Amino acid sequence: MNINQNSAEFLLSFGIRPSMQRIAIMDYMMANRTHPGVEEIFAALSPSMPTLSRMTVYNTLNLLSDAGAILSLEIDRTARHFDADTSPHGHFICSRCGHIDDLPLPPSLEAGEQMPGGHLVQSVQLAYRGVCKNCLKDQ
Amino acid sequence: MNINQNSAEFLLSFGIRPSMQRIAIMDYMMANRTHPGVEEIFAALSPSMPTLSRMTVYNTLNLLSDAGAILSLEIDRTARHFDADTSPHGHFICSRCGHIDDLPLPPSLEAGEQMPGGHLVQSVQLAYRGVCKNCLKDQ
DNA sequence: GTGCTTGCAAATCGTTTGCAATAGC
DNA sequence: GCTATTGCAAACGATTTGCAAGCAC
Repeated sequence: MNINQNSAEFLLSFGIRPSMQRIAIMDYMMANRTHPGVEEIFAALSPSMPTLSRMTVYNTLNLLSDAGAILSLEIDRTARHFDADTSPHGHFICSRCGHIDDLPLPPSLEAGEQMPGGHLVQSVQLAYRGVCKNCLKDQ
Repeated sequence: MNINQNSAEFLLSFGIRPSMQRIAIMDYMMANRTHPGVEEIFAALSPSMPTLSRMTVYNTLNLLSDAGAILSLEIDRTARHFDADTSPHGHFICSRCGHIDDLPLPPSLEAGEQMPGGHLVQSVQLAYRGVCKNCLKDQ
């Protein structure tokens, strides 16, 4: 299975021109469900794409999230994270190690969800904060 | 009713020394349920407290939220907001004007809430994003 | 006077902006 | 060759840090 091909087609389906950089970033998002930030993606791709700049990573992630191809998570105060899984689900973030886990949405949210009085709701994010089990184990 | 007295007692109940600055900031939080940020509080209090510095506002809000006396809302990517209402509730934020509204939590969240697998959950935040009815009206 | 609190100046860090070099049809 | 994309350098803005001066018990 050709991942590159999949990413290219996926980008096209959102009306986004599949450049090499965009394909590489989308590939990374699809292969690594770690809710990466700009720095993680840049660090991962930079060795094999020496000319890649952080700017392009920023540009591309903004482009992808504006188009709805990925989700921009407003869960970490210090940096943005992104999620290739655009289906409705919640997140847990560990305040010690920063690890982010996916969580199912409670039934009532997943269902209709009440429209907050008269506002146009475009997205819903459910964020749990705390200490992950790994950090708990390490004392 | 003496608001200052209430704020002072409230701070003491969290083990926080009620200095003039801290009381003024806690007062503002209690009187203005606008989910203010640092800048709003500083701008509101500065005229009557010319020596107040942004630093003290930052320090105090961090102190208050660490102690659990107020909530730190991670809902606006550009700036932190704070909430004197520490009871469980959700928020709607308008992407145009930045206005933040309180919302009830869906029953399933308000109730027991499923513990995300083995993690220690310390807080839950539900954030709706979109366009508020005022901005919708203004076209 | 000892310790907490305040607040100034400077640093930090993620992100955005302006613009020039570049690539792709 | 024209347009979209890339990426560098600089700007920006919220927040934090180091530290000195001030206040309170």
